[in-house]
Amino acid sequence: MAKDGDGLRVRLQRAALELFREHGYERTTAAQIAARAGVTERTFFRQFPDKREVLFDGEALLRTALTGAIADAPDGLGPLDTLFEAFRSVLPLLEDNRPYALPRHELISSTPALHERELAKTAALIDALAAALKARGTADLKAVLAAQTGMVAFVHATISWLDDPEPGLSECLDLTAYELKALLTEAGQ
Amino acid sequence: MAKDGDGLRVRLQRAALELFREHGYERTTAAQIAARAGVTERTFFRQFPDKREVLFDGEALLRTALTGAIADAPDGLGPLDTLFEAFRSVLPLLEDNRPYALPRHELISSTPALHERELAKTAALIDALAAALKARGTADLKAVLAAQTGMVAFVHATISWLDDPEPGLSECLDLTAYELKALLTEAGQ
DNA sequence: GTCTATACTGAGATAGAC
DNA sequence: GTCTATCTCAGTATAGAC
Repeated sequence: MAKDGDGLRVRLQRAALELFREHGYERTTAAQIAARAGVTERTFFRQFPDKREVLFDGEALLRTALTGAIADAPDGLGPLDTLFEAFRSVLPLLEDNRPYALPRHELISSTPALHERELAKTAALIDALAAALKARGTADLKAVLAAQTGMVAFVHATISWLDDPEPGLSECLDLTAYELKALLTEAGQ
Repeated sequence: MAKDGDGLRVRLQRAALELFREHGYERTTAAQIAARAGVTERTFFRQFPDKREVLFDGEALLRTALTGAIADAPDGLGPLDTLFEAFRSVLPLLEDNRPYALPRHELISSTPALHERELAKTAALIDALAAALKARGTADLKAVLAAQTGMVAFVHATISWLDDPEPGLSECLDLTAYELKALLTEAGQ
């Protein structure tokens, strides 16, 4: 009955974001999302394993871009420098996406169930970054700590920029990186 | 029909951990947990808002201990030093708890739904630590980054020690803190 | 404590692409 | 014909309302 299967996932994502913002996440049923996209509830659950997942399709793209950038980074860079190179390479992508990312972020921040899922996605991304660093020869412990620490900075910078885009995303990342470094050098162990 | 309401939460926690390990989290129903603890399903959901929460009662205790230790830390310490003081103050508590924490950790690690909830609890704890640092006069950005970075080290050290307790928890924390510092100084941005 | 809504799952029928 | 995607229908479990 429905259109094709290709744009279906995107239609479901947009319908979901609209409805969640109109009526709230919990007051929106999967059947309502499916109906707005022109399919049945069962089809929704074949596209997405659960209701939360409909808002987190973009993570795979970001992961691919970041791990690719890490693999392609020049030799001789330390793990944190490698990471920040990768982060910078995806900034244009994020900047273009702001009109969608901002309402999405507001919704997620104010919905515990979605916030929880976002933390899980970030953790999975950290694992992928650590693996990409290890593939470059970084030692295990160092790779994991670098991925976690770098991601802290990247996420914080992105949120700052979503709240107030005026400084620019690149500058937000610089500032956060600077503060992070100052934290561990000034007040050292 | 069951005993009183005081030991009830603990009985439900133990019953849940047992059943989850016997049959898996998803194949265990709330009714089964309640039955093993001698109460009805309805009583289970009055004690815990959802099925996952039954395994995360300890977080409140840890948060209280850590925020208290931060508030009581001597003046003049930097934010990261303050945090590590607080972490060290709760190590004996964790060490005593290892017989319960180890099977619990194994279960959570292998169960996505529980892993997700644990990440949310950790994030909430980080927020509390950052607030406690701010109450001591630490600037907002610095407090947040310190809480996140310190927690990375604390969690990583704890997991290392659960995997292999031989070095001792305190030494795991030292090692992780050292590696973290080395990461930002040697290869610094 | 009872009742209900809703998230999710499984199996079989159908329809279209190739 | 196979293969894949959807629909339909029936069912369980969580969680909230009453």
